[in-house]
Amino acid sequence: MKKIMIIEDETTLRDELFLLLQNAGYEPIRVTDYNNVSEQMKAANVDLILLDINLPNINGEILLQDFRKQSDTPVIMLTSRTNEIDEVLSMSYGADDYITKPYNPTILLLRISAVLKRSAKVGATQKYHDVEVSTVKGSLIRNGSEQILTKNEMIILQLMLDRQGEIVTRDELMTALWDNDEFVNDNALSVNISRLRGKLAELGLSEAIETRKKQGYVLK
Amino acid sequence: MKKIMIIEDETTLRDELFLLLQNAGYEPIRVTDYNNVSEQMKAANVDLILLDINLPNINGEILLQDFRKQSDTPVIMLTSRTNEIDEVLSMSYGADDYITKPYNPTILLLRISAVLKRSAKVGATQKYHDVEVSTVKGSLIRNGSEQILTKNEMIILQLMLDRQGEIVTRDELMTALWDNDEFVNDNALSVNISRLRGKLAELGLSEAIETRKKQGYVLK
DNA sequence: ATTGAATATTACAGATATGGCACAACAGCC
DNA sequence: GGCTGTTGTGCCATATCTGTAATATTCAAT
Repeated sequence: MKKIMIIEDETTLRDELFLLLQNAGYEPIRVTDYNNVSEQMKAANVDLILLDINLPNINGEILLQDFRKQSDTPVIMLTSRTNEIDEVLSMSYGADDYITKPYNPTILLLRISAVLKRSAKVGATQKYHDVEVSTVKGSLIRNGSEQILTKNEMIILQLMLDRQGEIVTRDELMTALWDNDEFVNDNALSVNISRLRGKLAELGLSEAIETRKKQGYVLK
Repeated sequence: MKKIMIIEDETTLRDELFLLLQNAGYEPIRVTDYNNVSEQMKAANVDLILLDINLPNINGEILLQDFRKQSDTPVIMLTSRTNEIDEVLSMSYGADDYITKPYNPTILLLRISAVLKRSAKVGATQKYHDVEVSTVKGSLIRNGSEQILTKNEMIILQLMLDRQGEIVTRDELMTALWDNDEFVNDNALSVNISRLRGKLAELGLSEAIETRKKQGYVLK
């Protein structure tokens, strides 16, 4: 189920949106504390963010611009009809779409699904909890810090992500990494795992890969 | 002056659009014969097409889908508010944007200019942060200093700009640069990259192209 | 608790992918 | 024809990746 974060200070609207999204089968999350919006955006593990451009004491565009440095999570800006020029500006600050108030519920839902589809198509960057895994960029991002992965590390991570929580055997990893005819020391895998773990640890995910002796590894 | 083709059967609307675009400094072209719309779209040398989704006896989406196989000319779909579901569909058929009737003239113009800007890539000068890239002149400008790029350097830069931050493989670059039958030393690419890097460095962008061994290059 | 196999870790080294330079071929232009 | 600029080649330098080997650590079964 797709999680959508709502950042909107008008309570009536916010609750309206919440219900609308909930009925449409999404999992909406309301933000109520506007003092650390930026932190909440970065920390949240959501699939899409609805961001009001006019928040108390906060400039939505700056917020967005800042956020974009750390995440590719799609953002739809909510703008008031009065200053339509915002729309174009928002787009150049990295918004994926914008919607003017008052919202037409149908349109809103259509756009949300369009943006989600588009960002899924890019598919290259997946989000798992608060970690962004980008195959296209070949990197891992978590609260601002980035780790570049090598080819082997990416292969391992990719396989384990596809089967999150499940046991992946060493054999499976080895066949994913090397052709049958390549003669590789059995320990090579351990080394590669170790290197990946090192980079995960740099992001504060030191316990992410768990080893199950005689069975394989589990990614959490 | 940008040419915009209007494909809309409601005469009132069509003429309204014509005037609006003309006043905004575009060169609008009205299509009046709806029997061979497809041919006209393909034949016309325009910068953008406004395409009504509901034409007599023609399915605008199929039309678009077909057109996309032959051209990258941006298309903005015009949809009637009643069947809004069309909007999402159009996007997946390759539309660059969509606008619901009745149009808000300001919005319409903003979207047109946004789409044109996006597609301006081919031929005009694009801006990326503080760097100006002129495809026509084949040059790069940053705070006053200018670097002339050769054809190959431009091809490389263009491809990498389209996929900023993403890994572009050597293979992709090679196919962009040379025909399959041309036999080029594998090192030729390295040399061209190196030359481009040299010119970027002259503009103070020495670290712009990052190499990811065994994977490709990333432009930052 | 002990033990031994499985896995981790580290430093090292080799492979190899890529970089850079000089030169030559070639094309366009006056 | 000579000049200029572009581009590919060959050769060697270099840096990154990645496997190896030696060593340490873990863990489950005894």
